Amino acid sequence: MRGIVFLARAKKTVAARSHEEIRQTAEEDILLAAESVFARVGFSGATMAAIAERAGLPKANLHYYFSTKAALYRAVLDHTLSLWLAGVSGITKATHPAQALGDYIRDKMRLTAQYPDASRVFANEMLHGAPEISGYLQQELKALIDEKALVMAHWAKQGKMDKVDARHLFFTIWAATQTYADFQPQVCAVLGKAEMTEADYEIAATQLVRVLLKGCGVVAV
Amino acid sequence: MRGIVFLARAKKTVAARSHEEIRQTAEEDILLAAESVFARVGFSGATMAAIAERAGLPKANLHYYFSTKAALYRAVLDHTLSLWLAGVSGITKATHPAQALGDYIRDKMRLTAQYPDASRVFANEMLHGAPEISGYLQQELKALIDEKALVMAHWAKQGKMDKVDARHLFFTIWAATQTYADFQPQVCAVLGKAEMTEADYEIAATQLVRVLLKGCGVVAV
DNA sequence: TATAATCTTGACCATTCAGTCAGGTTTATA
DNA sequence: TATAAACCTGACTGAATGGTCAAGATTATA
Repeated sequence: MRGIVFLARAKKTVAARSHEEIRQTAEEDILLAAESVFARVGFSGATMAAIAERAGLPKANLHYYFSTKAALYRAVLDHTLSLWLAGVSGITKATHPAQALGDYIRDKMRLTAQYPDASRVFANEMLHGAPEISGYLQQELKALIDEKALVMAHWAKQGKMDKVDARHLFFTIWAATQTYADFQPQVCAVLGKAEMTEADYEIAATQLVRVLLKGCGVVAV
Repeated sequence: MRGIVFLARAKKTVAARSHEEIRQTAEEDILLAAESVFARVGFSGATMAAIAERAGLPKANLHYYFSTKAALYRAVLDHTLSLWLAGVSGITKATHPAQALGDYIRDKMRLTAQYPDASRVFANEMLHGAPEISGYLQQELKALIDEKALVMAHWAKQGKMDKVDARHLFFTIWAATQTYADFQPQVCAVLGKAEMTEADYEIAATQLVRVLLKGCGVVAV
């Protein structure tokens, strides 16, 4: 078994991969495997052996690229954070809230559907008190939301939507979208399905946009 | 240190507690400590030693009352499930949706504020694929929500609210309320507070009720 | 081609942890 | 009061696991 893996690896090596290529693909493989494992069982539940097996590498090789389990976890978390920040750029005074908020909610739902494991890793980190990213939350995220709150206040003053607390609205949007990844077993059970389909995500997104926009008194475009 | 604990316990014993009382308080102490620890670090991250310390008992005593860590976890989970089912009883055809849904959302928010650790234990279980409670989700919970979906369809037919998919509405309500416990670090960071106060929960609940009822086209009572 | 740098990996170690157990203490029962 | 039942706990054990290391293989460099 291992022999076959070795042969496959050796063959690839015939293609003369440079050190840079080797490093890049190895790190990517490991990060992908780690994200999947951390998402499913959390930091403590994850074992380097399990991640190694999923990545198709010997355990010692993981430690070559990531000195400790904590370092590997931190690297995985960084990926989820970069996803997390994306998407708010469309929320500006110049845009109409129906467009901006609708797009934002749909985008969050798309991310959830596309990267459920990233969502779960993030959720795990939150549940455990967010020790690794409290700085990020208090700095970057808070600043970002404070800024978007001004935009919404502006929209409200223009009569384009009700006066709502933007921060709590964001909490609701984040929670309502990510729940489809984080609480997938519950969602699937209640829907009576083995797994969510594209169509299910579409239904969920459409209703969420409709309810939240109407609920915030956003006038149709 | 341990000696002092022992003396305190010995003094209590002078009050001649019956076996039943002993068992009851011991189990309660252990369950409370376990809930707190499981909530913070998840199943794998929790150690029997940590739970024992929090409960003020020697580790071996935990194993006297709960044979295994898994059994203890299961017992904690049962508590959170009982909390989870409560609250939907007010959602009936006879009630007006403004009252019924408003009360339900407020009640969910109250539970979140009052039992954040229960919420976190539940969230952890979901994230890990809900191996222990998939049966419960597919049976009891699904049946319950299917039933409430009929009530909402009835309300819609009567023109008391829009036609919305009740299941996704429940997902949103659950997510939007529990996020204040499960994602507390994020909430607190964005709000710029060390912790949520009563008033904060009140603001959150009020806005959520307002937005969701309006968003579902629920006419005011 | 020779040397250095990087990558790979099986074998190993120290630590942690769930669970056990024997022997003791307290409460119940006859 | 004597015996049984339930409760308590320090000390121990086997298994799992994060991390190390030395020796070998591959790629880069002079």
